[in-house]
Amino acid sequence: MTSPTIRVVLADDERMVRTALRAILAAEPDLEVVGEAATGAEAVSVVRELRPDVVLMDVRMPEVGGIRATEQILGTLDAPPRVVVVTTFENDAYVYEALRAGASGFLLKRAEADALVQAVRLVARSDTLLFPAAVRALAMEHARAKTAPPPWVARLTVREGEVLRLMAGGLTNGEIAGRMGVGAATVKSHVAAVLAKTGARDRTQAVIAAYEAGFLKGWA
Amino acid sequence: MTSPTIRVVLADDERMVRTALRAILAAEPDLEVVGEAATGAEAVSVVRELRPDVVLMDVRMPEVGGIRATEQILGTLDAPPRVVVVTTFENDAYVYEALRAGASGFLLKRAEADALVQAVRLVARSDTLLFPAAVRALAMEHARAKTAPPPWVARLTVREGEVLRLMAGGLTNGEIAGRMGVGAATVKSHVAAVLAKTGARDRTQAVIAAYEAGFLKGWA
DNA sequence: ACCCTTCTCCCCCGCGCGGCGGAGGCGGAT
DNA sequence: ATCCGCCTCCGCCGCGCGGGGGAGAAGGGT
Repeated sequence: MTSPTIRVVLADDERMVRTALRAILAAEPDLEVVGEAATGAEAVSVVRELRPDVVLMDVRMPEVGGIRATEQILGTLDAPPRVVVVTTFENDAYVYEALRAGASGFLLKRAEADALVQAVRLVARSDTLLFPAAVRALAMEHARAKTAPPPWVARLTVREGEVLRLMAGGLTNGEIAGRMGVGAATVKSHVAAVLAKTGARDRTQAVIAAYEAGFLKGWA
Repeated sequence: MTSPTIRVVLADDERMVRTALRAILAAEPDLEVVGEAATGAEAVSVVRELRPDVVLMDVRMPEVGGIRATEQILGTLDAPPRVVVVTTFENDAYVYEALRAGASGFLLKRAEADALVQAVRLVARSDTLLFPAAVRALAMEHARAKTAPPPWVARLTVREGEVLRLMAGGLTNGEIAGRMGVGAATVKSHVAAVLAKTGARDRTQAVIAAYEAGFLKGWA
């Protein structure tokens, strides 16, 4: 028997939502809703007692939110259940928080009943999951640093680039001169050029521009 | 009828893998493997012709890799299929690349047949998906900036924090004074305190420290 | 009561910084 | 041969910046 009954706990402060979820899951013979909770704190204790396979956790709940409840469940139990976080909006900042808390999945309330059931089965059985558009956006944000190169970056000369990087290292003009093996006056010229091209009025603003432009990526 | 047959295309350079996948999917009445491809280029043309609902795409393939094939499929077709990337190792750098390319899912070859089937159904039916440990790691990397909070951050007073943020905005002491509604001398005091606590010797280094500490997160 | 922290403001001083204009050499483009 | 961009260096000047030291008021902790 590879598939014993999957035991599910529902955590949502709205009774209607719980009822709806229960109705959907009850139609599946291999799924069983063993408990419910209306608050985050309640969810933690219910899960601790009933030891379900999967928890459907609402994010917005009184007292203790779904994220914190998830943290506690995954942090304190030995063989914690898989937690699927349920929310309304995909662009929610909760997506990120849910990931951090260790949730195995992320589900929209507008999801079809079909998808809900599939998702529960999937998280219960496997550590090989999938990701939503929001997570993709997260990766995009990761990649965004590489894209969106401000126009002034390309117009910097080699020397000016070196100077800007050293400026971003917190060095004074004199130190930069020593590091580059040139005169202090030369550095001042380069700095002036950098300020002009970046539109900065002092070295601090130039360094800020460098950071915002991701100009320091790959040198650290 | 909410579930017409889900049409699947397999792309993998190893015939054995394709056979195995086909066997698994053939056992399900609602899934139909309509085509196969042994290279990335072949995958693109096959998908273009057959218009499947889901593509199971291997990452490592001759000539054109699965990632690039995914990019082309999702970039050039009007109503592209969902692409599930299949690989052997979870810690693969491909996870990230797959996300970037726009894949809807990520699947391990060692996944149980059960999980594979569930995953295919899930991606075919919904835009509400789930994520694996590797993606969680991606988010962690994202969070890493927020974690590792340098000790000096907590020791900043409220006022000093405000000043540091304005410094990081490129403002001069005078401007900060105006913005905060206090005297210039007061700002100098706060700035001095910030420099002492951050270990910076000038405002530029302080701003650098603020960036490195992720101190500007959430204020943009 | 006392102390400690925080926020507020003041003085003076030295200096690095940035703006200004100028100049010489060197390489590539035409 | 000419021009232009880049790198190199020079002076002068004003000012914002940072160091040093001090001081008063408000609030909380003991």
